Amino acid sequence: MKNKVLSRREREKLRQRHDIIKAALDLFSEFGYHNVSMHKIAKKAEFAIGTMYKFFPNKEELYLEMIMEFSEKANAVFIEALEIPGNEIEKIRNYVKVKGEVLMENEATLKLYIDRTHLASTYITASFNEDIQLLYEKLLMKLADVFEAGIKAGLFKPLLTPYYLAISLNSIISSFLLLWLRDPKQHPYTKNAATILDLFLTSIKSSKDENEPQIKKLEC
Amino acid sequence: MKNKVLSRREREKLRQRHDIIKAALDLFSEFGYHNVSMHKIAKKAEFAIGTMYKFFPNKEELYLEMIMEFSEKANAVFIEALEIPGNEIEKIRNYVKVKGEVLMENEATLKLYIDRTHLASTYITASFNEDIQLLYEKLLMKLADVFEAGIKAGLFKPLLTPYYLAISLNSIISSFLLLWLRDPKQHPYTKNAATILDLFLTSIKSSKDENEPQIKKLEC
Amino acid sequence: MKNKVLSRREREKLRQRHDIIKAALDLFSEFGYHNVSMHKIAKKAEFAIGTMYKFFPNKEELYLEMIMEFSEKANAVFIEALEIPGNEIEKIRNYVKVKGEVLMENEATLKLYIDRTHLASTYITASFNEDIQLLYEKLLMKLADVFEAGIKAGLFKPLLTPYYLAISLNSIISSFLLLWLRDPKQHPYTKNAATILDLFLTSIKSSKDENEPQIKKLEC
Amino acid sequence: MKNKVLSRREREKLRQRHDIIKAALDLFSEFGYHNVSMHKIAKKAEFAIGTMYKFFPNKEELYLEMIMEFSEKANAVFIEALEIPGNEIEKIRNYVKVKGEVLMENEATLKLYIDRTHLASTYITASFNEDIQLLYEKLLMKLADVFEAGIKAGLFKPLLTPYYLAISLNSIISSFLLLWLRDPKQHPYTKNAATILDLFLTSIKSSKDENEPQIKKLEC
DNA sequence: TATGAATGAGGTTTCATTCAT
DNA sequence: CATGAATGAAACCTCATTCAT
Repeated sequence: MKNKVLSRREREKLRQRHDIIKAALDLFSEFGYHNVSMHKIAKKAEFAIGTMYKFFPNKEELYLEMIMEFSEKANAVFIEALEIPGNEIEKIRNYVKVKGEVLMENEATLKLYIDRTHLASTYITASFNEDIQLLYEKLLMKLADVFEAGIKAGLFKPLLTPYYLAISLNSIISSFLLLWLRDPKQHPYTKNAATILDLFLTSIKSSKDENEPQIKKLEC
Repeated sequence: MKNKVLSRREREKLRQRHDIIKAALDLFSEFGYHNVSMHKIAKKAEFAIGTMYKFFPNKEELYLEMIMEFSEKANAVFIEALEIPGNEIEKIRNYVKVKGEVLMENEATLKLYIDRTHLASTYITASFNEDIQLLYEKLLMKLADVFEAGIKAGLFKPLLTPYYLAISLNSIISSFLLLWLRDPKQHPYTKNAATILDLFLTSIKSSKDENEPQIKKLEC
Repeated sequence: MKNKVLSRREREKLRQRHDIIKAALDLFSEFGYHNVSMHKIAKKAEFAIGTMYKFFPNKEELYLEMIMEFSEKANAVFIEALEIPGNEIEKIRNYVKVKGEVLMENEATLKLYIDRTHLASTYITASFNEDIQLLYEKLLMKLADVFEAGIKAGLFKPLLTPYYLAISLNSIISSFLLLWLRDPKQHPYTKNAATILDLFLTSIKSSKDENEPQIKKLEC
Repeated sequence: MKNKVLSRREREKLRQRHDIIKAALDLFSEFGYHNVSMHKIAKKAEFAIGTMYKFFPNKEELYLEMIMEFSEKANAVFIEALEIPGNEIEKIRNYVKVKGEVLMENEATLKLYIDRTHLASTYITASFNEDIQLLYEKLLMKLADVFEAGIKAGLFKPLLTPYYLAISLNSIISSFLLLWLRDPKQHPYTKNAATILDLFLTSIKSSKDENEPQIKKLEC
């Protein structure tokens, strides 16, 4: 019974923790690390400032854990997207689709995600950057594995190391997500991603699939 | 003679201004805008704090002018790289080569360049972001022009709009420059860039060039 | 009970606010607005600098509220002094007496009061000067009302508009308060004020009171 | 001949010195001591900043000398006004008239004059305040002398010490000059001064002049 | 335990003054 | 001599963090 009480408390605590992280995410992604004070986060999360420090030892740690939390969650989803049954082409297609879905769902997350991916964020201690880098690396590895499997299966030509293929794909995805973020109407990610993916896959597809559906001509 | 005196003063002033910008570039790129105080820049540039404000009205303006200065310089060089005589394939090859040369030459510049390119920096007023964005857009347009010319000349297949081709190429270049920055030995840009460029060009090259030199197999 | 707790906090807060204003009053009146730093006020009030800004958003506002607080308080007392039962001569006598009592009680207040009265202080935004001017004007009006009533009652001769009588009386009071401030022994306000008031009243008293007690000859 | 050259130089220097003081007067009276930088004065006077310090050792001294210069000039004029031939009543009348003429001529001077008269200017070292006070005292003495002579001549009743009469007269003049400064149309100094002076003089005039022109009734 | 008042280091910026040219 | 570039002390204010209640 005591266990249950504790469990409820713990759940409550976790919920509060999450509320803080949510508030921090919104504010940090909109204004940047240094333009958001702990007081503002506290206000948005509807906690007293002292309470914030019960959950996180300092601002940097809050930022770190916020990044980590959503990175881990997103990573899990992206990796999952690569594990659907089917061949490697289908996996890659799904990955690109899911990545767009998840990140377009929440612009705040997207901004932070791209920031995190491309830039050694200069706000924060190097050691943290390693952690975050490691997490991203894990995803890259998984993606590289899929490319490698595709190559082994004869689906893709070994034009590039699998790792570089992963890097390239991700960088292109990020660019087009950024374009979408700046002007969603003029640069619809879903449609563009399909086209670019087709191009990307075509360019590395091995010739035995030559009878695959041709790349659609662009309309705009 | 008086002209000469004035000219010397002006040159001296320009040199000092450049010294400040250089110090700012190094520090900002290493620690980020908000982790660098004007005092630190002053110390690094070996000026008194008051002198800083003779050259730049405030910190934001210093940052802005620093970004602008190197962006304009880099942009000019990159655009020039696209204007060498030769066909579009040669132009693109030269662009990728020059971009690497210029940016690898100065890591600080590289970090800031990628930051600037990918991210609407939250430090700075929106109006400034527009200026900087415009500058980048100009480069993209120029690059897109080359792709378009290439398509018209029958060198490239119209798989993607020229603008999207430009975006894609740039995003891949940035990614591989970042890789190089993190571990220059394991990810030599010059070599990788050549490979990736080959892949990129091959994938969009029109079939009449099919007898072009085959893509070299990767060694690692 | 909860009400009581809140009330205590509020009272504490008000006391602190007053302590700050008291420190500011002493320092501003002695050294002038620009020769007193927020740090000095903080030190004198025995608060940390940050605490100052919890109570007042900035230095100007602290100055403004300080002026306003004591102006309102003093004004209320002065107006009250004009509302004692009795005829207009008695009211004026009381006003001069009370004004001296209140202002001599605190030299700091006196300095600032005279400054405020005579001088559009160049430190502070025009809009504030208007507020402070309005407050002073209110007192002048009240004083003028008393003169007017005295004229209607046949006590005073309508030699000057009531408003100008008010101005004149106040300016003389200020002058003699200043004299007292510079050398209290040589220029005792209480005694001088009585004499001057007699002179002032005599000169405007209507003739039907001619049998009033003669003005005492000066002794010094 | 050399004497002549020097003399011209000296005259030139004096003119420049005066130009600086003029610029300082305009700026200080409009914005206040601490809101005017040496650079601004230098710009207005069209001198280099270094040149300013050839004329005045520091900002405070410049302020001091500025006050002194115009105080001495004004004082001389006011004292002169008291030395016209005629009886004491005529002298006082002339004094009030001239004071208005001189000070209304230049609002900047007026502001500074009243500031200086009423307030121990808190900007500046005490020793300076003494100097300036002494100068003012000299004028007061002269004015008191006139009152004393008037009393001795049987023109005025010895209701107040001559010194206090001087103080009172000056304070009233200042008040009405201030009123004029705030709203010249509603409070025309020349007209008001005449009325008030009449009142003032009547109240202290000895009875043997009872057949003097009656005080004009106020119109407004 | 949660609170939020209090803290003070440290940031940006101004400006009186100096001194090499 | 006049100049004005350079100086740096010191001002105002913010905000991460602590701790008594």
